[in-house]
Amino acid sequence: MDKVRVRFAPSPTGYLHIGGARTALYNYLFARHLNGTLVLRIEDTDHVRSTDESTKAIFESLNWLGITHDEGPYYQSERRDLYKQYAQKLLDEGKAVYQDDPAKGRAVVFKMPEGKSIRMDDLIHGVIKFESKFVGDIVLIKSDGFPTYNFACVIDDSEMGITHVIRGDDHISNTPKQIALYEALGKPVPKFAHIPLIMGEDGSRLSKRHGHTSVGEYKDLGYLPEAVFNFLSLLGWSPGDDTEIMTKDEIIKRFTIERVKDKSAQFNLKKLTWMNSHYIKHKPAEDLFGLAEPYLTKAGYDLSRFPKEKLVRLVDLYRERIKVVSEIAGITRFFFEDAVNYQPEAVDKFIKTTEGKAVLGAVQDELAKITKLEHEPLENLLRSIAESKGLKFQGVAQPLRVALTGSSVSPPIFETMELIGLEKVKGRIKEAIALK
RNA sequence: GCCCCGAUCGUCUAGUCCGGUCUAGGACACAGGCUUUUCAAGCCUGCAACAUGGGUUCGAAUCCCAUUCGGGGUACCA
Repeated sequence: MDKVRVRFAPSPTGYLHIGGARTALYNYLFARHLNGTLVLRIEDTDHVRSTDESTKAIFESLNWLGITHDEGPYYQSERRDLYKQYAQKLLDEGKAVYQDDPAKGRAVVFKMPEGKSIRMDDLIHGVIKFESKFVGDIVLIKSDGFPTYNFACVIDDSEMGITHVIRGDDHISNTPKQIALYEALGKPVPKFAHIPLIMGEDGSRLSKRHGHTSVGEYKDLGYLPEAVFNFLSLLGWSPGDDTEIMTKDEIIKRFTIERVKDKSAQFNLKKLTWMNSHYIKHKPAEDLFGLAEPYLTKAGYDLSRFPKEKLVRLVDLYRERIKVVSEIAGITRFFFEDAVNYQPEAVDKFIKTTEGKAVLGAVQDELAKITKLEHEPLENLLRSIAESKGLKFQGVAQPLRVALTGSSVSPPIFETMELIGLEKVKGRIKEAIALK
């Protein structure tokens, strides 16, 4: 079998949409699995809606996801002569005619042959038949001189030697038009695979009102590219067994177009988020810190005050507690800011009680005797305080936690103390005891 | 309206092509429990589906038809 050639052909009229990303992904997976070629083509024939900014954003998102192409990008706006040549050919052969519109001007229109049955054997849907009488004539060149989507698409796919057209379901009804064009041009017809659309969580078409719909938004929120890649690959495809967490290579290895579902899938943010938390848990500490750093900086924290080692340790402690990386900023506030942000409910419950103050007083006294925070001695110390007061360990841990972080929720208390440092720990306990 | 696609737990799906092994499996979510130094994480358990009606067949989630319900298209947008 000759090498397969596929293409991803977005129109630059907005950011890379989740649906578009999945189309790109499936083309990518198909090409890589079969050692073929992925061509990137920008379909900017709508010169009113296309923008360079969108093109750039699409490249960035593709790059972030790790979807790399082998050829291109080609721009349809730079290939107008080519489309005109082919339009002329059809005109000369009497298969197309000029059509004048008093308002818009002169266009070139392909006359759909009558009484024909057009058949396509879709790789995902099987055989689909269309009657030419329902298809209608096709505008080839608009009066602004630009080709229409259907025409440019056929010329390019043909010229670029595309063997498999993998695209969204919404193009099924374009396909008979394109097949008619291939035939009129005497060009071989590629194979088609129409993948179902991604729907919003309420079952309707994915749109802005469903929340985040662009790949860039997920990046900004702190989703990892490998999570989005993995999640998207499973939206409409499965390897056939129960495997869900897979590396890029594993997905490439197992991906076949035949296993793509012919049913539209609903986007499921909670599952993506779960998958993201999985990848966060397994990220090497240094890498995770690298991902967290921008959010920390953006929150206004002065990272230069701390040794990098300590920062890496901090982020590492929180990896099991965050589902998206952006959450790291809010949750580590106690570490970066000198003033503790005491949560009133936590203070009422654990510090303002007589028991709470007594515990903190005892901890304060004991801490005054030591010069270094080490897990084991520290644990013995706190446990003995609990014992002497007839409390469970958490009777000590919770007041202390609130005193140090302002919240009743934090990573394990010993690690938290080590992170904050002995001097600050003492200061905060003193401050907490003084709380009225 | 017309043309086209689709239909398994709330959601993503396995199973459908090659009917019996499916009293329908997994995952997310949800509920309960265990663990525990809080919250998470982790582990265990539970809840929960073959859209409906007709066929074909000894036997249908699997094949056929209809209905219903979703979705797409119907542009000199892509």
